[in-house]
Amino acid sequence: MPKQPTSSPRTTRPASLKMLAEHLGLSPSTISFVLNDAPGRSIPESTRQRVKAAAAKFNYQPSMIARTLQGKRMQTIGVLLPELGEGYHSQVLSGVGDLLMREGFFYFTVHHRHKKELVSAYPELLRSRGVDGILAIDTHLPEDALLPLPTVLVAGHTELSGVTNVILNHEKAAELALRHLHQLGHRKIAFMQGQPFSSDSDTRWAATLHVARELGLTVSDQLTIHLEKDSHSPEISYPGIRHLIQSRQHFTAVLCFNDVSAMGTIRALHEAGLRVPTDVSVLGFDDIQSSQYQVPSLTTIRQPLQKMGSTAAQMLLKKLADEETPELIRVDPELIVRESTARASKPPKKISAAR
Amino acid sequence: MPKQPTSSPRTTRPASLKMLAEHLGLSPSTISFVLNDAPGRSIPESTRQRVKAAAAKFNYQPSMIARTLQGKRMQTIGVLLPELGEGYHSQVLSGVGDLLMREGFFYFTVHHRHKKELVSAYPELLRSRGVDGILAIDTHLPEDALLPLPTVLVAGHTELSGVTNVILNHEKAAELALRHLHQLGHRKIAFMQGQPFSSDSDTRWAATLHVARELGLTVSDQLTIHLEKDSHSPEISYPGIRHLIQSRQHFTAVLCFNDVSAMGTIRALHEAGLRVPTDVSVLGFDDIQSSQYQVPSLTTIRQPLQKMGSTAAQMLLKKLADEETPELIRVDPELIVRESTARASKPPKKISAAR
DNA sequence: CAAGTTTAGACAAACGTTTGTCCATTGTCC
DNA sequence: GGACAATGGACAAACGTTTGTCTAAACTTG
Repeated sequence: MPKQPTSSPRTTRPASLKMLAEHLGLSPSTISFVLNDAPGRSIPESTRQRVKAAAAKFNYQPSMIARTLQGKRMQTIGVLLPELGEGYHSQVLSGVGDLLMREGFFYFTVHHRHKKELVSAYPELLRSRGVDGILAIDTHLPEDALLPLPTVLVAGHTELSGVTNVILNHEKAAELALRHLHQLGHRKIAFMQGQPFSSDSDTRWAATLHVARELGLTVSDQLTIHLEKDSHSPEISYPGIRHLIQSRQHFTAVLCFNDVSAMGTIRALHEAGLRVPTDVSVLGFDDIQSSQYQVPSLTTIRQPLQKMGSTAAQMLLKKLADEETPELIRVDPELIVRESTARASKPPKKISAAR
Repeated sequence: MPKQPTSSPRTTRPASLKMLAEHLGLSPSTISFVLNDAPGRSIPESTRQRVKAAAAKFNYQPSMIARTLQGKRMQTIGVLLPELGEGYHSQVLSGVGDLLMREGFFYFTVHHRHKKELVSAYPELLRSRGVDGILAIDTHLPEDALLPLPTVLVAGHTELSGVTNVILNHEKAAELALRHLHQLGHRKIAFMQGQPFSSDSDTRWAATLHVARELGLTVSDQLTIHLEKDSHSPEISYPGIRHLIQSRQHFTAVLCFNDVSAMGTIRALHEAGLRVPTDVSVLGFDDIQSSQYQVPSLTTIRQPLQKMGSTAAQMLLKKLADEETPELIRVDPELIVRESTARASKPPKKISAAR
């Protein structure tokens, strides 16, 4: 076969119904009926074949644009999320994207860094681009948001009527985490409170306090680290832990806000000469991919992030198909025990005699 | 103010030019001229104000769909990449997305898992959705690809005329890596060859062989690990390294294909009782976010992934503006020295006496 | 004040579809 | 062989824009 001379972008217009019609001596409407297998029209098999052959020959792709203008669906979703890059959002997005593509949907990814103006402006902008529905991950939509389209939330902050929200069962997560540490004999536990803009922070903190009370564990202010930085790198927890160590507070375990902050925690402990888990146990949250390959590997509360993403996407597609969807879907976490937690060291204050 | 009763998706149609026109007693074209500040039409300030006020009042958003059909640009890019989730692609995507959104562009993310049919089908599908240009990350486009739109590649495999390719200077990367290990006295180095479908694998391997020869280092088959699994978790390198250890081959350093595989490597060494870097040095590649928080933190060759992404996006926007763009942009790597590499242990074979 | 010019805007075509309505031709039935 | 139905397909409107052409009124100028 002859070699393509070049691959520069094509200059000729792509095939349209009208072109095919002209070429075949038919009308555009007939072509449309054949290609869409529209019911209620009688078209002989011979013509159908001719049309299909021509469509294939000219590599015809119907313009979704024109089709959408006509009132049809674009088969496209807009995904709102705070940030690109690694971590929580990427995992959820990955579940969303997998499902959507599998179902023949395309999607826009739109990040807003928690900026209010952007969060409220994007839904309309997406609609103007023909999006059929909106899926928002960890995004703070205002209570009175007037959403232009069917919407589903993952870890949504607010309850909006008619909007499905997929969230983790935080109560159970807190219970798994604290019961594990409690059973290992930990009583002096350092806690970490998520950033205020992160949707899970409040619910999780409330659940933690609740479960701690039930188990008779004290949550002391001195042992609580407040994450603030809007970052997805382990550096978010690093300064907090360093500060804690320098303040000479005694603790035998750290309950981290997520796996990434657990890495920063382990790093900070390591640099201070404290060993994990011998001296201090560290419990992560999320179970991101690299957790099991850390040294020590991370004990963590697994949050089925991809699953949450794909569930949310499924719900959105259901909504588009006008099927009934629940307003709340709660998914269960799971305790994954690895190396970073161990029995609390018996003597409260002996550290550097082990070697 | 009265509370919004509900936030269920709206049922009324969004405002259109025609609606505004009717409301104001003007024609749609006049509204269009005012809103687009089209030159060459005389429209009195009073009318302009009326129109703008009405547009604001009805929260008018022009339909990109209709506009695109008319022949205008959609301000939308299609991004092709092998996989969602963490790692290389996410980092590049993050750079791409940041720049595009900043410039007022939206983008589709489309993943293909290196499947040929998908790679060749997606460009047309994206075009049919009104995309203005295509940005492909680590994607194997066939040499004779007939691209429907302006295209830019990051780590593209093939040279396509008229297509800009943003790639790492692999020669320099190999030199930084091997010279570092060589200077630390390493002579028995284990190598890792990337998966065949990964675009960087071949070029990097060639560069590695070349530089190794220049430095007088031998690249032995027995000490070469071939990555195969299509995964972005540290598990890709884990079995290879285990196998290497079991084979009792002697080596003092491992040059990993990326940071993720370096984590798997360290984990495997750790489980075999080998200490990093005391017994074996490990060198990563990429410098992903978590590298500096590993224990030990990773010495690595930094690849400016986000920058590569944003550069590629910039080039694509230039192409869309009909500006001149180079066919090749080479970006320089950087050696980041941390804890995972150290001077080669002098005695070739003494390991377990340290404790 | 007639002729010409500017102003303010309407009108219509086009983009590529979908879909409701309509019209020939052919075939069927009594 | 005439009435009627089925077949095969054309025609046109509509979706929401943009943009080239046209026109009525108002203003200028000599």
